[in-house]
Amino acid sequence: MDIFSRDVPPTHPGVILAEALENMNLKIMPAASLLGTSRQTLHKIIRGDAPITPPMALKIGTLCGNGPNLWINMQTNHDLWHEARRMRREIEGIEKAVAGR
Amino acid sequence: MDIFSRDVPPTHPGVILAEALENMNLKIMPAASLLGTSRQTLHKIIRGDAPITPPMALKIGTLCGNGPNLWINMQTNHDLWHEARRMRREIEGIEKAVAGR
DNA sequence: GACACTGTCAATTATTAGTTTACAGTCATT
DNA sequence: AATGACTGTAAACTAATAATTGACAGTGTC
Repeated sequence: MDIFSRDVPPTHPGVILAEALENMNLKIMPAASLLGTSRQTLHKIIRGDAPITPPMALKIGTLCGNGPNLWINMQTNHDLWHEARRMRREIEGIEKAVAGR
Repeated sequence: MDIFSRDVPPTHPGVILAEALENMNLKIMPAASLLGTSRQTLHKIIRGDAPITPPMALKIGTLCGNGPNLWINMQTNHDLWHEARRMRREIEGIEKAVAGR
């Protein structure tokens, strides 16, 4: 059962990030300045209103000490799940076209 | 040894995609129309001059029958490697700031 | 009451994914 | 040798969006 057949979207990375910062006793503002970004941008990420981009994944992965892949993967799973919904019909179209190639 | 300490960039997804299409006996033009994109965009992806975005990963993953993750992961590894280069000093700065805290 | 931080919004800028149009080239078949 | 299908590449454009900055109303605490 892959993530795309789930009804429920994968937890977005912001929730996990909030946890991680909590565990490091880091508030948003000092965390943002460590990351070299604005507190607003960091806040949006935590809210799930901004994506974790490659540069952000590298910074957050360094700050939290677990590397960028964890963060970028959470983001892409999130993106793919939502995109798969939006593109459902289009994807079905490709499936059919491939079947009868 | 993670991919970021390598001197050599990870193979870009376009090369693999070209192989995959070859194995399916699909030329660029018919492949593009199956994917619902322009032949130029597909060509850029194969050349490595355009990224595999989430929508593209879903389409290509459906066409090739192996799902989107393979393709999106190749893309993010590629992106992260190059981004890590560009951000080397910035990342080192975060490392130091985290160490002394 | 001052101070540090939070939540949120609006305006702006810079970047970029993808389309379309265009042109020169390859390769096969008739 | 001409036609037709596909390739490689480039420029111009549009639409979307990542990230910044400035602003303002909060909360909590020393």
